[in-house]
Amino acid sequence: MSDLSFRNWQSVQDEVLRRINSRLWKPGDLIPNEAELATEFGCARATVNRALQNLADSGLLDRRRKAGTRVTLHPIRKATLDIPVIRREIEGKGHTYLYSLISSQTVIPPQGIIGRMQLKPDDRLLHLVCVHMADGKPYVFENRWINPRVVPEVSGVRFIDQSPNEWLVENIPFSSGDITFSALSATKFESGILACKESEGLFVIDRSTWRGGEAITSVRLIFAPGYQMHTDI
Amino acid sequence: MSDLSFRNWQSVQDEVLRRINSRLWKPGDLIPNEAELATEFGCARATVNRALQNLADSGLLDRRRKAGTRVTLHPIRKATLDIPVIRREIEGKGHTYLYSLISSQTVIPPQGIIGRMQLKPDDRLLHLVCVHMADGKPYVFENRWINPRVVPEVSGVRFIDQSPNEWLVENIPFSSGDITFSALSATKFESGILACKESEGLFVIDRSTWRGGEAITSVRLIFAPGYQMHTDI
DNA sequence: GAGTGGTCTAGACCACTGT
DNA sequence: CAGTGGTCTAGACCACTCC
Repeated sequence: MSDLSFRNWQSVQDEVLRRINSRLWKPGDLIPNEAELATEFGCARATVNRALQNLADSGLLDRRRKAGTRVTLHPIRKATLDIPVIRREIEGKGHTYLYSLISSQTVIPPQGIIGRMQLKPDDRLLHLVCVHMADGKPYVFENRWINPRVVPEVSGVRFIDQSPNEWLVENIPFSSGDITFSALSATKFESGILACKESEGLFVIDRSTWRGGEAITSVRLIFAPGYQMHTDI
Repeated sequence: MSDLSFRNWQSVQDEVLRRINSRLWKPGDLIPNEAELATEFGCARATVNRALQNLADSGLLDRRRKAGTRVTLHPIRKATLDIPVIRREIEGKGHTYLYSLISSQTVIPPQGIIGRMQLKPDDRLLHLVCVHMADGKPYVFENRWINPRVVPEVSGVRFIDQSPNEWLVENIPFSSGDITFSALSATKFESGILACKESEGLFVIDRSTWRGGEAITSVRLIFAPGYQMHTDI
């Protein structure tokens, strides 16, 4: 059946993919174990392992010790999004980047932020409001909260020349975070800042980042009309 | 310096992460090569390789043969999104799923679709318009184009009981695809279908999938107000 | 208890690329 | 050309989990 042509993990992966896509191995089917495949393909078990593990990571195979490897019944496709610094995103598109700080103050945050960042009731946060512009036109509105108790370094920064987005990425490592994507209708306030019509549909990213058990920062990014986030799968 | 405690690739990765986050190794720095780290950690080079490769995949390290491994200067965080079948997404939230086909016809598609799917000028596509509902309320509007030349199986399907979304995922494997996320303002048409106010901001996903060099299908999903897409990083 | 995947090892060769 | 990461191998042991 097979010749000696499966000498590396990529070709093994391609062959397994071929068998899945051709429905030789159907969704739900148990496939041969690693040792058998290694024999069939004429390579080491570790090579087969690498290929199958990669396919399991992308959601096409389900693997469990003792139970073996099965073709995923209802595959959940995974897309990977790049989350660049806003300045680099804009410059990467060939536009001129400009940043403008609108306001900066230390205040007791609203309930929504307290909940999302799991703050103590009397925590005061640095609240920054600013706009990133591409070729002079508003690109995204950044509404950010930073916890100075967790990030004391922030007290020495003015955020005049550098946006909080960029400063945080370059200076404050984080251990985990969560992102929510949604859409909203521009209020009068947002339409003013982003130079768009009131009630226009806008793309929104809410993101919080954590270090250990404490929230570092939480931000809402509201993008100007026409913004698109793209990826390949 | 180090004891014998780095016996597996995860602990090696943790230690490397610690050195990056503590700024012992700063962005741009060249770190020791695999052989040196293996000696220091008291493990095999393959174990170090696995750890560093994983970190490079998540964008924290830059690795090049001969040039060595550096801490990424401007890390691009990557988020992984799960893209489930709509029915499962709704049922997974504990809602009752309902699907309704609005129209189905084979027509010459508009220019935008011809371009996006790189069709021949006289290709006719199956055009399906339908709505997915959660607990009886509109959840997402599916506007789909399928190329019957690439997917002849589609001719036997009525899409009365099963949505094109679900049928395609379960029956038509694809080799690649692209996704675009954006926001738009509801037109009168969309506000009618999704039972929302006209001009309300709506979350939109455009997705095309390909097999070999040919486009299988292209779809625009317009979600009802309030929809959120969430992930952890 | 036994079968499966998960991982580690020591060694080897190769592929790429900076100098 | 030489140094680095990328990968393969054969063998081993372990961890999990189904029966």
